[in-house]
Amino acid sequence: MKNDRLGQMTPRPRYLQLAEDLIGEIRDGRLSVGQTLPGEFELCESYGVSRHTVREALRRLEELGLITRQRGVGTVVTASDSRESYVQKVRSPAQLMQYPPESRLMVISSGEVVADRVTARLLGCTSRTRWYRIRAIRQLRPGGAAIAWSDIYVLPEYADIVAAVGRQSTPIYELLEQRFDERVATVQVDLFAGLITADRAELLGVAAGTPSLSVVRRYTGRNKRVFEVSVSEHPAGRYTYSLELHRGWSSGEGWAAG
Amino acid sequence: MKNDRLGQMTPRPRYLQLAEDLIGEIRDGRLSVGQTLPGEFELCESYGVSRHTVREALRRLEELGLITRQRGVGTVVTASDSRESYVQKVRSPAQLMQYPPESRLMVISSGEVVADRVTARLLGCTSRTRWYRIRAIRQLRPGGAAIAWSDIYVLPEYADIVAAVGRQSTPIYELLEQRFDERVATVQVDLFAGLITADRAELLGVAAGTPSLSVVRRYTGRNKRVFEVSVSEHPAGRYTYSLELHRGWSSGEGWAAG
DNA sequence: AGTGGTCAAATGTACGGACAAATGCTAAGT
DNA sequence: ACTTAGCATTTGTCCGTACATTTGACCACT
Repeated sequence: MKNDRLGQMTPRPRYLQLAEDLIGEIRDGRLSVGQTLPGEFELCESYGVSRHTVREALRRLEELGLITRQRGVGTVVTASDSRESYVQKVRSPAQLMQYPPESRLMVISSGEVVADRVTARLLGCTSRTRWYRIRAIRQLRPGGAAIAWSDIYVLPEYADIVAAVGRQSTPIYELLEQRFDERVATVQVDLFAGLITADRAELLGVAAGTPSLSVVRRYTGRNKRVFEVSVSEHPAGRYTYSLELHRGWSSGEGWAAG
Repeated sequence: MKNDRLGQMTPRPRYLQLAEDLIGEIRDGRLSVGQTLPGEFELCESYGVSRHTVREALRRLEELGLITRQRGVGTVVTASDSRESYVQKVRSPAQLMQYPPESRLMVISSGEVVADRVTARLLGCTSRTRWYRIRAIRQLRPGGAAIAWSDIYVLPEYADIVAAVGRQSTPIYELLEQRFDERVATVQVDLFAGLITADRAELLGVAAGTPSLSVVRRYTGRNKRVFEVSVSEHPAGRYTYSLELHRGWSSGEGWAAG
């Protein structure tokens, strides 16, 4: 199984291809949980890449929580990722603010709206506030199952940002930071139970009334003005938000993510 | 090897020393938010290390959310640490519990169980593992509406803990730490969508099939052994899990969860 | 004045090599 | 039988080099 499909044709970095290959093997069960992976040098040989590339790929799998590595022992599979559901792991402070990386947004519609009472309550703003709303679905692969319906509200003066959405996997708040000189000061993340309404069910490919995980992220700028709020609905079974906290042992007290 | 600034004596890896150096400079304000860091090659020169080491250090800062890097542009400071204030504010996972202090657990039943395949998957253990399970509901006031159904799994040898549950509002993991000399090393919190099954609906006072927020907390001890897992179901509308993160500027710096 | 091309600078990817440190096993020694 | 020393294996750290890709700025040309 030498896998020559790490060809040159794609512009995709080799370490990413290798990582996806390995993830696929774990998902398919060719590499099962508890099993020890081939050593790094062995992987170099069988995939025809340098050790640097192998280690970069393994680092990725480690960040995803799929493997653990131990010096002198080896690399062991610790979790299997199921194909249709996505687990967002938060293991470092930087990941707390983000949407799932390497997933793509597909814009469905966009336009200016005025917040009614229900929406205002959801967004944490006053009624009749004007927002520019971008409706979109988020999927892991183009054409794959959607893992979320997202309504992204940004200030009306930032409406132009919609042109850049979906083209890259860059988070919206980062685009706003770059293009409009915003600076994220605080992020508030709320998670609660909800359900998929009929108008969204079809695009998500689930039955209306399916339970969902609602995630609201509010991004506040330096002047304490909320400049972006995203409301995401994740159908049951397709998404898990996973937070991992470690007790700092060197500093004694305290907890930290990552 | 020149290596003047980063001493050679310490067994600490150089990239970590460099990372801590840079974190210190950011915290002290010698590198302020918005400022562009010296290029990688420049850092190589001034610290007398290879580019690989520099990049390894920068990667660490990136994971902490302190910097963002962009090809063709450079590395920009996006936050002034950090860990100090973060660990200061999240002194215990009590904040992660997020239950009002006055809420109480009411034990419904308890006994030893053997994990079947579904349960094992949920708890993150192997099949046929033995657990002592405490079923309970959590309510804000005695006789008030329940905000959660909780299945709390502890190691069989800790079964006695059930006597103390519900008498105080102390979290279970804290009771275990006190009575059985456990020490929580890491906590993993998973959140996903679920629904209330018929057998639980009545006690919770909602209709069967009501959407719910499922929260699984896994407490791992020093020896990497999971000694408690709690599975909670929160009916829609009664509970919101909220995280707030601050990105330090001049006041209220650091990251905080709360 | 605008447009487009070129170039330098910066990070990203990828190759190579070498040694260090941790682990588990085996064999020698008591 | 037990302990200890040594060895092979595996991941971690670190160095060097080269080229790719992206970006922004400068400059020549229309």
